[in-house]
Amino acid sequence: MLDINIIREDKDGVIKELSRRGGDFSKDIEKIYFLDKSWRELLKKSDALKAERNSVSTEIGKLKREKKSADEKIAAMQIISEKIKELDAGIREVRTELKSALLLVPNLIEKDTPYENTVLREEGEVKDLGFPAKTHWEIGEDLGILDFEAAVSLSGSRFALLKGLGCNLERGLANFMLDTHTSKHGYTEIMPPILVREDVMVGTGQLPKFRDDMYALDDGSMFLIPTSEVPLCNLVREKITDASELPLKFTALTSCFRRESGSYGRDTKGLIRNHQFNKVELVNIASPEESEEMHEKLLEESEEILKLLGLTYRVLLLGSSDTGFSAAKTYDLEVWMPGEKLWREVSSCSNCLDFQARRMDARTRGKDSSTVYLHTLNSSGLAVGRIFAAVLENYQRADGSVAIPEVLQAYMGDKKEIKKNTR
RNA sequence: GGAGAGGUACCCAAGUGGUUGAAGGGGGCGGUUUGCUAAACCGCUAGCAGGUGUUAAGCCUGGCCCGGGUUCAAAUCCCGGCCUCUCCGCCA
Repeated sequence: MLDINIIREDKDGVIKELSRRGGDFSKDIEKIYFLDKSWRELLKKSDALKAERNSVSTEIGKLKREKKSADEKIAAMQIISEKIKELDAGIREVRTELKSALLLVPNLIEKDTPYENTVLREEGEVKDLGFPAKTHWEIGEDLGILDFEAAVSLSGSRFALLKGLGCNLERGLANFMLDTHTSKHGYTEIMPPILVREDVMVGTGQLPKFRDDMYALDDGSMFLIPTSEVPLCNLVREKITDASELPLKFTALTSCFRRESGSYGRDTKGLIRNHQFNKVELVNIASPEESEEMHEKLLEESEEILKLLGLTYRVLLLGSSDTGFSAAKTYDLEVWMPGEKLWREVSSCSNCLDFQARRMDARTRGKDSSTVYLHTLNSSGLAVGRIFAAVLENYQRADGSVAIPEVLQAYMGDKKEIKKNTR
């Protein structure tokens, strides 16, 4: 949520900044500006009347105690109270409208971000495997560790079913990531609920705007998380976090659920775009002063996993047109897929500044002990299913078997490879 | 799922619709005393949000879980929601 004050002070500037996202927000901002103005006008009137009512009511109390008549004052206050009631009804209405309008406005993009995505650097090399490379779904099905047909029969398209060593690989990857983050990067592991309340989804920005992308319970009371960023960030909601506890670094492995409503026909095969997938997430809760530096560190921490797995990847700075709703600045990590012959996003590393914190009412105390909103950052560390796919495609061999990356071997009973019909 | 009880400040807790502008403890902080510690005594300890001021002082409004309502006036009465606890039932 944007600070209403910057809209009050410079609404045209805000409209201009938001247009960098590639949409026109002028109507929304003008509406917010207008609603805020009328809200303040109504509030001023109501507050003045309440001040009067408060003082006269104490007088009435005094008169009553002295057994004197207060009828005249009571009659006068009846009229004032009626007026207050009307004003307050209007105030509530305007306030509600203002709030819901504000919740639909995305974050401002960091200054100097270009419109289009920029490749910052490439790590590792895109090399030829020396034989016709297969896609991960071909490899996985041939090895008997992926069974999409079975998944379809259970749940329909965009679901995966892992079997045998496939499960071990998925678990191994996740454990390797978690262990690295907890022991090397100082993260606290969390196992959060993956079913959360509406308010929590509003807090991190998934709602109200992206309801169509979320799975909800039948009665609408709860939502399946699309990422554990949701519960992890919301751990600091509605409280003032002591500055001595900062920065907070949380990691979690959870299943994530996405309806993928707008992506018919895209990436219909394999593990890339499924309704349910596993992801190790990294969330940092920082003071405003340290968030920029932490963002760079967070990127490194995510990259570390790719490096240790020996995967070729590149780092993108997302352009203003591609940066997500809540983020001010985002780096993407894309891994090379020799089978698909393209780069696949496996991590998105964002600094949301105080955007989510305002929605969550998550604060800390600044140096002068006044309250300030926290900064929230999140990064995938990493998307397990997509890394599963990347490992298959990058470590495949001409005979159809797949070598197990060295760092994973300890997580897979010291096996060195996945062959057909091995358990 | 059924039946109850309850949500008041950092914690415990009182609270008859109008000096509650929230009692009283505990804890914390400061002080007196003291060689030091303890004890005792004294003092402070509602934070926060919003509006309005020149990002001042000040003033005003709202805050007793949240949201409505009744009333001249609500922590107190009524309705709804959320949460916690107890008992019963069911259950990995």
